[in-house]
Amino acid sequence: MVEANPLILKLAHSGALTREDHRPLAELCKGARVVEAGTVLVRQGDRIDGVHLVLDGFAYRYKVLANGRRQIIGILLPGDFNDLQGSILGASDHSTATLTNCCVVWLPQETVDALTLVNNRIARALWWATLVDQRILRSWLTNMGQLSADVCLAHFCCEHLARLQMVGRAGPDTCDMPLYQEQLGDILGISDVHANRMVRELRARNLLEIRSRVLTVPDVLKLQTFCKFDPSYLRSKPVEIGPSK
Amino acid sequence: MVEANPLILKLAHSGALTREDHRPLAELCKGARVVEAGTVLVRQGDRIDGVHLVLDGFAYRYKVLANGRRQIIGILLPGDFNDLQGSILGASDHSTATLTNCCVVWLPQETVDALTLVNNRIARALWWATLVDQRILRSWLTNMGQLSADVCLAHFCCEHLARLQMVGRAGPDTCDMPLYQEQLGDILGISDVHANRMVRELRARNLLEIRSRVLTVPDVLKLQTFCKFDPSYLRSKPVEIGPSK
DNA sequence: CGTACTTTTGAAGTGCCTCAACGGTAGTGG
DNA sequence: CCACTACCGTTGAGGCACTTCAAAAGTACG
Repeated sequence: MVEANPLILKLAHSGALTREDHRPLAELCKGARVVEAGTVLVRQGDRIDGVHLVLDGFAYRYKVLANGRRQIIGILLPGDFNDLQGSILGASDHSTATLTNCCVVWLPQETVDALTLVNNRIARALWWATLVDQRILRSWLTNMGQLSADVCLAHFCCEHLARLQMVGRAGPDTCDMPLYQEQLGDILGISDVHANRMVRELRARNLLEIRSRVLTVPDVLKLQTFCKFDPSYLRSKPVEIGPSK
Repeated sequence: MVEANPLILKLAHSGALTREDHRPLAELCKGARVVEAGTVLVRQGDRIDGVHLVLDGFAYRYKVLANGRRQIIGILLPGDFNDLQGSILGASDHSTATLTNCCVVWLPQETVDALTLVNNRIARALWWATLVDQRILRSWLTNMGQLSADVCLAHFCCEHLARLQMVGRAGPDTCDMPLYQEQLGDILGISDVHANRMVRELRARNLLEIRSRVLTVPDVLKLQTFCKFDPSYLRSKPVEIGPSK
């Protein structure tokens, strides 16, 4: 049977873990609770003294500006931490909420500190996860600044599919994507109306299909070519291909 | 005499350091070399096995896309690391180059690891610096996605001034800002022509002045109000005001 | 079979882009 | 001391991507 724990599946991609590290990581996931869709886990300005870890379902992070506009700054998939080490900064600069029903663990800072202190490989793997998050953010910024909305949307879909594949939660050309078009717009920095037009455009070009919260890609290579998607930024080594078996 | 080492000045804001940590940090800065303006320190795709630390001057990080377009993803000021712990990921996803003549230290990964291993406060301060970098990135993404170009430019100027003040390299209402308008455009995700119009607009409104690589703000509070700038995201505690004394 | 929500469509407006030229300024060499 | 050069900033005009407002059509659920 394959490993089902998304955290272990994800961190395995860091190349930093050995088999004996699996047990302490699995221990971390013990106190999971179920959270309903639409629950706000962390509110902008909240004091932070621990970290949320998503084990199942989808969540997202967003900032709300003074003018009421909202920017989504990240999607949390199974295996993702909300804001690792965020407690150092005292208060959160953004909110986090669930998109679907989620299975979430809350870890007090001391638990994380204790684990990383005694296990350097896990500490390294967590740094790796933080760096990948940073890369995703830099990629979002670059795409938003330099690409047209259709390419940007295609790129997001490629990334979303690839990330889910890394934790064994996606087929070769399909995955869950529980985002309304308004939320897609808040990711790409465009209006919901325009997001709709871009989704429809990519659908008409037979590049992808988003229907009832599921993304389907008829030809993954064709979509990747269209938006020049290069999955290497999600992985440790640039060339190493082949996610979960 | 005030502390002149920008690294120490910066990390002092983390609240994690004691006076005895100053010495090992000062030691880090020993092997500095002078680098000419326009030098590429790290190239997209380069293997990473250490980190650059800027002690004087300005540098920037950027990504170049397949279509030739460029997005600037960060400005390095004195006291800033290029990509802390980046060696975990093997290769860089972006390039780094100097804007001005710079004083730069290159630290092999082992040096950083050795220091953080024996000094938890410094390890914590470095995490803090990484988290602040993340916040800046999230702020850029949010602003680019949700604000008009003029407000976005004003916000960048506020941030730039505030960051320089934190390392004692700026007056109360003026600082160096060695960016051409084309580069300002690459930061904000707009064309150089439009960047010019925005600079001129803010100048006409008497909100700021950018001339011969120097930013001057006639009324800092007025500019901050205009773009709803809240410096708390650059600091550890939300309310704590008053940078270096 | 109504209610609430999401997606789709239309139409008019605007922010930003591209192309292209002109102006300012500082450095360089005759 | 004055061209000349190179580079950056400024300006204008036309076009397109994206926005806003508003309404209709589809979908899920009780």
